[in-house]
Amino acid sequence: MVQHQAGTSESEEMYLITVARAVEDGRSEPVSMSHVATQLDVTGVSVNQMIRKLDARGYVDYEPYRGVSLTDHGRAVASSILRRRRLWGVFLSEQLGMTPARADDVACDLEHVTPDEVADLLSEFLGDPSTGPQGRAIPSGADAVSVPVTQPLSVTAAGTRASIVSIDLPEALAAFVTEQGLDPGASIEVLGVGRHGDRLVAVDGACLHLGTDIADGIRLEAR
Amino acid sequence: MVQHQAGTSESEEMYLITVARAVEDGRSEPVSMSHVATQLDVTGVSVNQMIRKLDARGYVDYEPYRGVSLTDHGRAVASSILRRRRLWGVFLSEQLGMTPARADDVACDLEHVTPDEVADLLSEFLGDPSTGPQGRAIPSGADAVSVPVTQPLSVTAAGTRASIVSIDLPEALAAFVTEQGLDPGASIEVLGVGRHGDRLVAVDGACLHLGTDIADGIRLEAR
DNA sequence: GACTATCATAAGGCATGCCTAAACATTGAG
DNA sequence: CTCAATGTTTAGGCATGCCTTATGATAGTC
Repeated sequence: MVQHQAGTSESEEMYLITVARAVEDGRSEPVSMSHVATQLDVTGVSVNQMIRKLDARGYVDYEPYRGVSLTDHGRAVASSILRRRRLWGVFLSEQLGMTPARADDVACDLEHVTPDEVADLLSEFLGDPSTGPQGRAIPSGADAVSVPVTQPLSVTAAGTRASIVSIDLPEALAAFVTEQGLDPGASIEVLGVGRHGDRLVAVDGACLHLGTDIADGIRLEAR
Repeated sequence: MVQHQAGTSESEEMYLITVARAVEDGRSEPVSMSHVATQLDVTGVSVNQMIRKLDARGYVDYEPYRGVSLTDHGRAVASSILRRRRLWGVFLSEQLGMTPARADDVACDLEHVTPDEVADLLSEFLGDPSTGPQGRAIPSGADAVSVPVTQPLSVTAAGTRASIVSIDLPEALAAFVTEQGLDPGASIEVLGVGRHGDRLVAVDGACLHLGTDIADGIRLEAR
């Protein structure tokens, strides 16, 4: 299978929208892992693996024994996917005459291979509907798209050039990091990835070696 | 990723339509492996692996050093996929206003997750167009669907005489089955049906007793 | 007929995404 | 506070689909 668009696989997307829909349905956040497992018909272990991955990538916050909630970033991605699903749902049911339930089934596959560009055209074609065939709201294109992609330094590949978005570290570490010239807004380049997940980065001319604990607390936005 | 519909994965479908398109484009059959490799941007080794798998399943005929050609079965599957692609192409370009080339790109993803049911409704919605946005013919639903009727051995009645169309089994089982003379194309007769759904079959003179697991993976075409 | 370029195949690897089994941690009910 | 139910993790496995490396087979040219 081929990656969709620089980020989320079909499976990952399914996990994200499962959490988003649980919240839509009024479940309290964080959403329990077992609920996700039930919805996706996979085991708890699988959910755990995937959610931890999504947490590392900044799409969700995972609190062991409590559950998952979406980050702003994850919410934006989920909205974007649900928008595509519901737009297809409207098209399939209203224009092609399928039942809402069947339309939703098919839309669930189409959503993962629909670029935003197509979603926008489709929305216009359908007269910018505000609800899907089953009554759920269709997120607007603006909501869905407008969140910059960020990721913790700890998951970046060597060669990445990015800007620091935020630094979230305990006092002692934060002070050190600040002193080294790492501040929100600063530009960095990831020179290398060590065997323990440690990162060698370049910051305005200087070179720093950061352990995983620090790398975890620094979020980047691609440039 | 989940299987599409009782048979072909997205990758397999891409290989099939690559062969079908090569023939459409006037290449002589069998189509060379290197051409497929070029089109799909994969290595020759990968093509070899996949084509041999498709051969074993009865979708293509593979002649070493000569190339691949589609069987009737494979051609029907390819037509069905190309039909879906081109119908989406027409929708995306004519109704949504995308360029034909871009529409084809997107359609190439949509085609793999579009049930025939949707293709039929879409065709009707579009006024049953006969050519895609780039001038290629849209196979008719009838062509595409007229895959010969096949059924798994596991549902046949005693007395049935049929040909094996495909064998889709885990490595270990497949090896056994092949060794017993069961290959796509072979003729068999179902001599008896056991109480657990097991089948007693005759294959060129010999007699075999197959459990339900194996019988499930063997598809037959009536003769 | 020998040779070279292309093709075939075997073997081993990697990533994704799922699984089971088994050991362990936490929570909340009583 | 104890304990059962639930959740977490680690470890090992499997299938798909792709890769590289390396060896063997073939075809068509000279």
